[in-house]
Amino acid sequence: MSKGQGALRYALLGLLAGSPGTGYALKKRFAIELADAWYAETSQIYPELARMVEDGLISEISRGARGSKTYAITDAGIDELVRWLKETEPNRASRNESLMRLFFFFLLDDDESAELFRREIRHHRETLERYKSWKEPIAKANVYHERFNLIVLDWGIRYEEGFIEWLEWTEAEAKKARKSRGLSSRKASAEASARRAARAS
Amino acid sequence: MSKGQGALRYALLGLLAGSPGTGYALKKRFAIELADAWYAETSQIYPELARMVEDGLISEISRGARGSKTYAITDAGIDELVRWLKETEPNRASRNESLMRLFFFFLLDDDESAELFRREIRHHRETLERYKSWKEPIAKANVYHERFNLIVLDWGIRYEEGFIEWLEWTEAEAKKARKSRGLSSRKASAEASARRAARAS
DNA sequence: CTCGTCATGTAAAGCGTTACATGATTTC
DNA sequence: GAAATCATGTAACGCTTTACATGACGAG
Repeated sequence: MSKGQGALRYALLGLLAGSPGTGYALKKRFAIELADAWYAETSQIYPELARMVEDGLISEISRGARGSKTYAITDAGIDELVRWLKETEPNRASRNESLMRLFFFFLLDDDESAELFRREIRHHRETLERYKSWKEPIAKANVYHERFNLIVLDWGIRYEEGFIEWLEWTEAEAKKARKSRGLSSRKASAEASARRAARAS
Repeated sequence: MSKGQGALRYALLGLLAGSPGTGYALKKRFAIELADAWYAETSQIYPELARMVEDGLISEISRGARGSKTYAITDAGIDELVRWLKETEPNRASRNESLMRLFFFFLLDDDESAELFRREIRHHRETLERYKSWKEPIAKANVYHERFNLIVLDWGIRYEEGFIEWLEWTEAEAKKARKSRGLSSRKASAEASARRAARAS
């Protein structure tokens, strides 16, 4: 089994397996249909679509206003997408910058961290509301592949609800940890840790 | 407020704020202390550490066996990390390939998708067990900044538990969706969707 | 007729992965 | 003594972002 490389190609293929569209529309569909599980700039999308036509995975089915090109997936494209799903291992390397930042909150005092928590919670509440507002329109449409979108949207909602709950719990825990410790200066804390390391080696 | 660029630098700075270490050790600490919220190859880490020494954010505090270099964060480094936390907006662009793949399961039949669900659930159960096994050792150590690692580790555990639960629910939902629909061939499904799009335009 | 949105692309710079190269030290 | 792990780095390639460039169409 090969590694999951070139995921952008398969993201586009998957969106086109749902329904045909232009490059411009595909970019927007990442945020809605894939709920940000993938994302790309137009400068990546257009060249990739051209390469996929060359490879016979998609075809240009019509031209519209403003020189727009609508692409549809081909049989070969569906086969290739299914092969990728079944035969390749997903690339699980994950990077989540805003989560990483939380690991470093031990350097902040209560006031500083409170403000960052507020920002974080606000952002996730907004995302949660957005996801919830998509639920009904998709359910109404009752299109086969959108039933699956609805299932995955459910994960987005569970995730955001769980994360908000955890953020609220965490802020209180962080406060407790800071209180039960004498040191107030971040530098004193870092220096103590450096001394510990020096003793250990 | 600038965008959250060059996050690798701050990830390294944050780890070194916890305790000093070599480039080689830092790479391993991503998986454990940051629970994969960030990650980098050594080919990225070594040059970045050299740049950070030049910029005065860290310093080489000792040399050990095999030419190893142990780095520690400087006061300027702590200031820069705290500034980054407080003054910059996190980059929230997220890519999660294995979640993206789930969006495309409407193309698979029950047997095909069952196997992929098994693989996915197995992976997340393993991750969950790994996280759980870290809880006690960290709690025992009772080092200030590790109290925060413990708090964020709690998110990892909640996340994996929630995701596994959702995966189990999802497999059943996907089966229901497939059953309530006549079509069996994926190509028939994609073609029907292409016809819908053609009518709409 | 103006503003927002639709629409397609190229170029350059920065970030991240894979492959390669080398060798010391520890553990069994 | 062999194998695993520790340890540092460079080079080439591929992926992603930012900046730039251009223009048509629709709504008000």
